[in-house]
Amino acid sequence: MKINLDFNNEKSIYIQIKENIIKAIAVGNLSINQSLPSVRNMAENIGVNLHTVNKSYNELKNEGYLHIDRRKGAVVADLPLKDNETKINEIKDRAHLLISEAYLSGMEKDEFIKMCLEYYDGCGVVKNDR
Amino acid sequence: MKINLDFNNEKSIYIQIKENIIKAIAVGNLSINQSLPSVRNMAENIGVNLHTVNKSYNELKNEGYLHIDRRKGAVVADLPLKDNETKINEIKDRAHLLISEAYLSGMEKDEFIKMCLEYYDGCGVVKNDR
Amino acid sequence: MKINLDFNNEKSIYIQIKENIIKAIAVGNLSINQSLPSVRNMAENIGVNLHTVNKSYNELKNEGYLHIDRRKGAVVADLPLKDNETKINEIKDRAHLLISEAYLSGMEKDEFIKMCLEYYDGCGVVKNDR
Amino acid sequence: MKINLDFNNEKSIYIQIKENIIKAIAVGNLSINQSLPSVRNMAENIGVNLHTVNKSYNELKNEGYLHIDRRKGAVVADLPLKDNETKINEIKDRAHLLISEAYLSGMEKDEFIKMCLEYYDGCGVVKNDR
DNA sequence: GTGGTCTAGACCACG
DNA sequence: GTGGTCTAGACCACA
Repeated sequence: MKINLDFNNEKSIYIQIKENIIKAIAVGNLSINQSLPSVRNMAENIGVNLHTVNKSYNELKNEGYLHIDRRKGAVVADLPLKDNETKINEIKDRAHLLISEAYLSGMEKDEFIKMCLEYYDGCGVVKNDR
Repeated sequence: MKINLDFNNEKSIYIQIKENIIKAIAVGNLSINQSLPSVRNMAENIGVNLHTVNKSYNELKNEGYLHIDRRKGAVVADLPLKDNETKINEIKDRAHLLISEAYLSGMEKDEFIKMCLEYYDGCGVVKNDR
Repeated sequence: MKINLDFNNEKSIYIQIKENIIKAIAVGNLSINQSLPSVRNMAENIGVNLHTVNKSYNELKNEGYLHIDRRKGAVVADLPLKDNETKINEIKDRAHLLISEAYLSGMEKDEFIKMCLEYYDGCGVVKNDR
Repeated sequence: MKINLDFNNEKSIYIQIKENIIKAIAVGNLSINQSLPSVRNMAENIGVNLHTVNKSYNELKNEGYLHIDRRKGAVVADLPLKDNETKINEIKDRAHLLISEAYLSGMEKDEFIKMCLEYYDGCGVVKNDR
């Protein structure tokens, strides 16, 4: 479980942790029901406060990506997420904005779509055999 | 120039204004060299503090979407933006995260691509004939 | 004696066990003086630590739902409980909160009362003929 | 905005604050769009840490009872809550348990229903004319 | 040893 | 002045 943090980034640390974990789940580096490191453990490894990691885990739990199993700590939840109409709407909004910016930055449609296909094809491919 | 604001949204107001303007430029509701409303005017119309609008315009200027014309105030800059390697990288990062979330939310690849194509095709089509 | 557990629930496991037992007594699935499974037995059956079940039984004993019979182990106590003014007050408090939430969730009074009547009518009806 | 806290209660403080606020909204002591005291203000008044109040507000926000309006701070949300199927199910579960306990405590059905009716009739009656 | 709670103090972004 | 973030250290409930 490798977390890339940039302390100079304007993004808050707990958000960066969340995003790392979401990507790791999507790509398959973290598989369903796999335990994540304990908050203390991860906090020590990446050099941040325990509460910061805790906040990340908590939000991921609220958003349905993780469960807190009282025996195993934080584990990856069953996916795909359910009851996600609002989530889909949020994704559409973000896509709209993202594409507006890409267009205005001179990124061609084909180039954008190609990028998306690559990211999509990268999802779920890692065989995790720990 | 219609701005949709949600004061209950966790997004800050100046960000919402920025995003509205970026989308409007992309779709063609605001065209190159067109003047935006004055800070004071826009602030009054949408019911926010003058400094808030000012902050939006400023950041848009710094990001190359607007520039300040002494006679016409804030105007839409020439586009597409140049020298934007960092911008493209930022877009890729955001696309990566967005697609991870879409995948984990059960959105199919085809559906996602279809949505992207629609947004892309919506860019630049409005004939602004003020 | 069927126990429904959800290890992902934020409710602690021993609380879930307690609540299962209380409901079973109320509905009549467990009748007065009936023995419960031994701590060891129940722990094995439901896949939790022995101390966890022990804690549940202990609290149920302290609250008057169970008592310990040297020959039969934990047995369901005589009911209804007496000397329970504080218990009644606790129930009123919880009802107050519950109804506040139901009201704010748009649940109509009639609907709520109907639900209560059904649960009440379900109490004590099971003929336990083990 | 009066908050009753019991520091000796096993209930955590932030939960007690939440419950006080929910009851106040239901009864009408807090009306829709009314601002709540700032976290610092309330924290000082009731003698707890700022973060404790913050946690209460945050959870109430996540559960839909409050919005954070960036101009007015925390305000009471439009009610009743929407998308609340899971909420209703949770309420039913809690009602089931509560009624089991009431039954086993010797509370008669009529008495319980009468109590519920009183609480329900108390909802929404306070005219807040600040 | 796990996450959850509470306190405390500091800084920041926002409006 | 508002809430949001981060750090830090302590205690507790749970399993």
